Amino acid sequence: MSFTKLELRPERRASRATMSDLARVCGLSKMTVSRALAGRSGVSAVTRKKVRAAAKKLNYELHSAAQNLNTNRSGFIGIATPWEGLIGSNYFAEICRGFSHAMKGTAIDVALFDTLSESFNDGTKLAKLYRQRKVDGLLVVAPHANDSFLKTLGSLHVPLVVVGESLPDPSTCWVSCDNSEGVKSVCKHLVDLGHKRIAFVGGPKELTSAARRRKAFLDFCRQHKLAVPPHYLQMGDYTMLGGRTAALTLLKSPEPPTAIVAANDLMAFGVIESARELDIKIPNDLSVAGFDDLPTAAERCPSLTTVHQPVFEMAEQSARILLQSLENNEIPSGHVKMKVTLVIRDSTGPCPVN
Amino acid sequence: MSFTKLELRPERRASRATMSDLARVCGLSKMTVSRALAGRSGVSAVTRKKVRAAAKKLNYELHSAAQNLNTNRSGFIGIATPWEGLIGSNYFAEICRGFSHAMKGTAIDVALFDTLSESFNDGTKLAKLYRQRKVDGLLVVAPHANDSFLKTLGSLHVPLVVVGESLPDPSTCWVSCDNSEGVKSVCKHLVDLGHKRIAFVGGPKELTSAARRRKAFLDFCRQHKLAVPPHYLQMGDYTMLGGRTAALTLLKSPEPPTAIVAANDLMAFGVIESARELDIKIPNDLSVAGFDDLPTAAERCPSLTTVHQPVFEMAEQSARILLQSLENNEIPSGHVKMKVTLVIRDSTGPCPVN
DNA sequence: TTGTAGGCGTTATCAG
DNA sequence: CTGATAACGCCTACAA
Repeated sequence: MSFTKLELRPERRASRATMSDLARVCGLSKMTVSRALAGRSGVSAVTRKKVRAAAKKLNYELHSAAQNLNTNRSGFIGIATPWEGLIGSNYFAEICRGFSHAMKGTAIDVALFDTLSESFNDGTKLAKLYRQRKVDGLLVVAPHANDSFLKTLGSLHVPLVVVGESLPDPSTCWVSCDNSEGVKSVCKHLVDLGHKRIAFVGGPKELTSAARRRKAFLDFCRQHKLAVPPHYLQMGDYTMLGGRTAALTLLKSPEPPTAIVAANDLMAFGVIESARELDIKIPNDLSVAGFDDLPTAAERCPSLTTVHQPVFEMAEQSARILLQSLENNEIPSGHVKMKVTLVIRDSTGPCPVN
Repeated sequence: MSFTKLELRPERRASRATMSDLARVCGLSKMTVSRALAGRSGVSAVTRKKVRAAAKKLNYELHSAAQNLNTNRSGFIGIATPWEGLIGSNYFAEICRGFSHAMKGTAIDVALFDTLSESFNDGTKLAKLYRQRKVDGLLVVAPHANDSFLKTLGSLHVPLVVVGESLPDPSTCWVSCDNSEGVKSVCKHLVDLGHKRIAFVGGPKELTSAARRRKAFLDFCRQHKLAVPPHYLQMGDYTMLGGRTAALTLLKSPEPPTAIVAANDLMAFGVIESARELDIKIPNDLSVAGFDDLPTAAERCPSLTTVHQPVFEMAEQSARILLQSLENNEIPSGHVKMKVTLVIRDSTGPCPVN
């Protein structure tokens, strides 16, 4: 129930051609014009051509609000995400690309919402957007674990897909990658290289994916009987600086690790920076691995061993699910977990013998 | 004249409460309900309270399409930008933040469009969005110099602000930073440090800002009688890899520069990487400067001397201009050029004497 | 302070 | 294949 706070002087009568104008000019009824322009069947080729020509001549454009009122659709799908931390990221970019790639040819556009904006606090904003018909459906990207709206997602009856990790509300539809498997495959790789002292730089608590990756690391170590002294479990914030700080602590500790796994690539870059500062050679003295496979991971020097996450495909998949729910007027449900792949590059190597 | 290609089964009757329902429940007319909810004057406190309570109880939400049809506004402002290269960037993130900061309290939401998508080719998409009333106004961010739609912007009669450099169409409203002054201040700084052999790594041709920065560099050199051998003018693509490649060429050339100015920070980072590979010390052997002042520019090691560009403020300013045009039903015009500031950090130092 | 009538521009329905 | 009529849900204008 939020209404316009800013009063904009309404420009009530648009000075544009309407369908009635077209109809008059063509000597047809509005209905025939509508059908012709929408490309429906049941209009003679001649009529259609006439209408199209007139539309071009009058510079006619459909008034979407009028159409929306009738069809009860807005033509927008919303992408909601915590702007802080995400909106400038490669992850977000890939989401947009994948999403709009799947939307190509649908006349559906993208609206953008910040889950961290105040209006999201009450957890009803998503439903409101939908009930107001500002959007026909929603993609929620990488929500924070403590976002209050998550718990109520299932009860909103909104066409909605979450990209990220599993959620408190089991009926919610979500698409994720296998974070757990990803971390374990890196660890396995390091163990195969002979490493026994492996440290982990985790991501921010509020991100569900970060929690999952951290848990996977601990599970792996327990399973493989690797000791994890408390300081081998650093907390980062998914930024380079965070990785650098964490690594500094690790590398200066009495028993430094021979390998560091960062919960994302950005932090892995930070780890590499701090190794440089301390004149520790990678991968000779220290192995470093990340998670995400950013475009720069391959370009850096040394190139980064990491886990590739198919973000583009995840977004595409989400879009398809959303589209299908719209077509069938149903609320999507179920999980999709996409495969990740370990990409071995130059930042990891055999455990140094010392 | 593009119409829905994908046919979505319309769900014509929304099963939601309408204003009439509210009116009936309250024993009032639709008008009174409308007034009460919109917060207009001329409604008794009791009535208003009653209406609000009923709205909450019925879970009522305004149908935006109906409202839009009346007011002839969509409630969306579009941000159009080349997704490739921009959407994952810090620049874009700052634009969004600044923009939505200025929009706070206005009930206006953001729609996102890709200027590189095929539909933009014909140069009429912007106008179409507006004429269809999908958006009330547009922010065009960092358009490509060769974008065909730029030439026609002035004639579109669309509330539109461009963030970027000057444009072919002089009547267009645009907001930029003083790219020229920025580059010159870096160069001045380097000259003051004794540098005479300064090279430049330029940005991609298609970006108007890149062209402006490059020109400023050349102007400065001419003015200060600095020699610019052809290879001192490298072409980059605003990525780290581009900077690295360009720097490799420069540093391995017979007469390498003592200072390198990159047209953006990302490329400056690449320059630093390649210096590292060649074991060239910064700033002792080589000074490096960038442009943008990315958050990481301060955190890196060495921290980067660069030009701070007030992107957030530019976006805020654009938003204000756009808002005002909407309020006054007019097309914005004029330029705003924001100040930039040189930020001196550790990557630049005195010219080595050799 | 509240109500009535009518229209915004499009599409569904049903008839011709 | 085409047309008349009636929505869609809200808001403006004017009247009470």
